[in-house]
Amino acid sequence: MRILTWNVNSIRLRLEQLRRLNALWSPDVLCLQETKVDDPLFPKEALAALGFTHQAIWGMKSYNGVAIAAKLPLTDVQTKAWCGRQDCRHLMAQINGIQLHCLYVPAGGDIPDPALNEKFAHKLAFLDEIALWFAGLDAARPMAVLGDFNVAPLPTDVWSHKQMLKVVSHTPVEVARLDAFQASLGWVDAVRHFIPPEEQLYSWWSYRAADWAASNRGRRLDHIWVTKSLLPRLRQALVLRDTRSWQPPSDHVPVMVEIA
DNA sequence: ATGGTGGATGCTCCA
Repeated sequence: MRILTWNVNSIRLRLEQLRRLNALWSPDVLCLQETKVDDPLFPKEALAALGFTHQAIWGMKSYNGVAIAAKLPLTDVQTKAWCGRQDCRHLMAQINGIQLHCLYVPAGGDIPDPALNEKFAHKLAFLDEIALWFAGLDAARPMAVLGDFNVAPLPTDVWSHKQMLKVVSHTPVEVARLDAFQASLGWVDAVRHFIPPEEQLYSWWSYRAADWAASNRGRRLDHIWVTKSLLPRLRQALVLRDTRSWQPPSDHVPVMVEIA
């Protein structure tokens, strides 16, 4: 089973790319973030035409929005609201015996100080809340949490560790929060399981570069973590970098794992 | 130190 996560930055603008992605890689499950559409306007038929007939969606107008679309039945669909906000960032569903968590962590604004920046405070509180909640789940259960975590934890997850230390997404305080979240249930980073942590690896490149590939100032913000019980069944992990050039591009690229 | 782009919306916010 191939499970793919992608921050699409508007699903309605990315339908042709999802078609192309499906033709090339045949994912069985799509976990999408930043769909940016209210549920009644979600393109259900377009995804169903690609074979993703089972859909769980939680969207809102203009901002955020998560969706799980699958070629296999989804059960036990639930949404989770964190920090007292119904802001469409966490959607869960059971598929093929695996519980999937599609997650969109707040970006956190520009100033990496919770006292000066309410968005950064929200991001830290969000990571604290989900870590506490996941710590209460059964770690023996086959689960995956995947999505745009908006944190690049490793020095090799950013183009310049030194220059990024004071930039939101790579500050030590965020990385510590993400590490605590990962420790909450002993999550295994399925992508770094295959691609060594010594290797530079990105899943996002800013729109604000004349040539994203030439400057290559990327960050690895999108992640797939699995519980230890799934580790023996992991077959491969891929970051579909080329899609960053597909027109019109999202600023994120899809990340995919295969589970036997 | 600065501004650079893109998406949805509607005279601005968010990434």
